[in-house]
Amino acid sequence: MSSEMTLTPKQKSPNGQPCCEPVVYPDVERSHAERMAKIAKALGDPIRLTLVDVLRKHAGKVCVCELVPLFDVSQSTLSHHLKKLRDAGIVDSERQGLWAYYYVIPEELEELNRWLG
Amino acid sequence: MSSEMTLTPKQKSPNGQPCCEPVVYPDVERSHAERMAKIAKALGDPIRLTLVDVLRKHAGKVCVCELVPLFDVSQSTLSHHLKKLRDAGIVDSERQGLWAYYYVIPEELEELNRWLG
DNA sequence: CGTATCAATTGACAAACATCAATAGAACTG
DNA sequence: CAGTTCTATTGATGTTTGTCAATTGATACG
Repeated sequence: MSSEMTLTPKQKSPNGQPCCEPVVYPDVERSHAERMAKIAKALGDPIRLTLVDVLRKHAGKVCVCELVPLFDVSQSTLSHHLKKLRDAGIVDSERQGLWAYYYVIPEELEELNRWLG
Repeated sequence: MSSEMTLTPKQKSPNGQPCCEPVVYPDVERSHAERMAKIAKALGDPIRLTLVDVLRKHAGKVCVCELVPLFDVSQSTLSHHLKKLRDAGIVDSERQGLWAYYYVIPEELEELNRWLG
């Protein structure tokens, strides 16, 4: 799994054998990659990415009723996006009477952040 | 677009008027969010994320023929994933004779990286 | 030229996704 | 209790996605 392998630039070889041995291997564990891909996928929609942005800027929790009017989609669509973010573990919510408050779980973004950095 | 607004925790109010004014606004520009979401979406698959990982660890360029055997998918599927990464602007490729060499464009990950950080 | 090799494209298909309208559920108000 | 308000779920629909097998295109070898 070393990432310091010399890359042999192909020159030629087609003589019956297939082209080449893989001389380069992934550096991330499979499960690690899957977790990060899941996070990235959840962020892979402009609405969801903006939602996370809004929530992150508020250390506290934000009421859904404040989030809905920020976007040009129906309330049910926004609820669906919030659910996706919850399923990915990026955010969580808390009910208070009639209202639902959402907040980011910053640690969940850490892994992807470190990898990207 | 300020991100320093006090969040008034709802207490009550249902008396005919809707719940609340949005007191919180996105901090990212719309186009900014769209660009980043596009990158995130491209990274939102374990195979593609691992591909980017492999390519990043090599400052140089990596031959497709070395990438294919790293994954349990067909050559055409891998080619399809590489195309997605190219379409997102994360990687580019260069043809040399029979072979195609892929490499990461690190600047393209910068924006998302900064936002995440 | 004929054949072998690597990569990209095409076509097909099931699964997942984004969206909305409508409905259901929960909790408060009067 | 009856009505209202906010949120989540359901059902429906059209789009996108991930995958493979098969084909095409380009290039090299003999």
